[in-house]
Amino acid sequence: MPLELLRTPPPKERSDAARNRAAVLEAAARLFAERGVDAVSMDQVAAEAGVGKGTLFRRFGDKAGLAVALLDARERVLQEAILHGPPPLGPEAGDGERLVAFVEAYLDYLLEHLALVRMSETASPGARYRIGAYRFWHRHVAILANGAPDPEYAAHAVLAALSAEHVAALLPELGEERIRGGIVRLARCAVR
Amino acid sequence: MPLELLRTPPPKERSDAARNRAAVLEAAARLFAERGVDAVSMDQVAAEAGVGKGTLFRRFGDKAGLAVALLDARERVLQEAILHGPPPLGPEAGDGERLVAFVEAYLDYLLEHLALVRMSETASPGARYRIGAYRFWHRHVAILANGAPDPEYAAHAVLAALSAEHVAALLPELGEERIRGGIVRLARCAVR
DNA sequence: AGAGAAGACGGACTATAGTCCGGTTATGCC
DNA sequence: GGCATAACCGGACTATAGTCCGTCTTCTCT
Repeated sequence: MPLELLRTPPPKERSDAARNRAAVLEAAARLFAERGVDAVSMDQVAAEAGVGKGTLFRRFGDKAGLAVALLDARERVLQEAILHGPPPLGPEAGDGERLVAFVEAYLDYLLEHLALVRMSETASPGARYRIGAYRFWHRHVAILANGAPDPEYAAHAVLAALSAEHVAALLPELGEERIRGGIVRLARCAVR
Repeated sequence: MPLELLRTPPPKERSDAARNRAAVLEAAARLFAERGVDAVSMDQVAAEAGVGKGTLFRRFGDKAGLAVALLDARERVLQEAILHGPPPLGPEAGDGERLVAFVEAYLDYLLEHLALVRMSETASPGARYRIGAYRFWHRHVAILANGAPDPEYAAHAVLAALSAEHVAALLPELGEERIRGGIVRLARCAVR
């Protein structure tokens, strides 16, 4: 292996880049909280953060990427609880119990950040299925669904009922509790 | 009842409006078929149809509305088969059999017009749940799901697995047959 | 500290969805 | 047939996402 590859393990972020990223995230969080996710343009975020539009887009790709970055910390908490936390979310619980716990925990997360998750999922076509977090949730559910004839399909189906678009549309019609009951029932039956 | 209301039963479409509508639908169908739905702008449709942009948007509302209008005829065929056709789609079949038939028929329709349906469902947030066709499918499935604890939720869940976005994302990963098998299984279990 | 290179910066630019309103045309009534 | 009215027409206009490239900052190595 050439020496050059060993000398630069992480390409290390420049300090101006780090400063700007923090400024953008802070400005975006503030504006989204104040005016609502949909009422804030990328121009406004850039202006509020005191950076140019090019910087904003180079760093986050698009509006969905900005949402993903804002959700990142909260998502990691849930992922950590799944990987190493106590039952019923963590690995010591039984599959069925663990699946129900995941579905409920994810629904809590989703309802808490509905507008932001929705933006991260719908900003570009197919965005939801490409982001890393979806792959994580999908793998987790598919493993728990080992009793189903096609665990991978079953996992996609459960996650379809947990899409932000779907939940946002059902919320005014059915209310939180019917949604919660329905998705838990769905998960239980999709999995065997 | 006042006489005026009897004299003008339908507010009748003006002949120039009818001509323009036909021109737009024909132009849109041609352009979408030639270049793909996503690669055609509304400006191009208007130019190809020989009408102004204002006319296009006043008539169809937005890009999703144009897609809905193009799908309208095909959708009616399926709705007709459900309301008055022979079993297993029509009303003489048993609920379970009828539900499976619907799911399969809808999947056929969806796969045949995937890009167009996707545009009609995703052009604006929540569009899918507002269009009349969704309400029709939902009511139909909810009635067939009378064995479920919450038939309305179950119907939404089945339709979530039939959204264009979902199916389009799963198609390259799982292929048509696994999707078909999965959704049929899901429908069977969501309903009892 | 200084120089050179890698990479970030930012605002002008493009493309597109959707709105608006003054002008035009069809329609129904006399 | 002529007129008043309602409806339609179309293109200029706005707002926004996302791209591009010349300039400038930061980092590293000596």
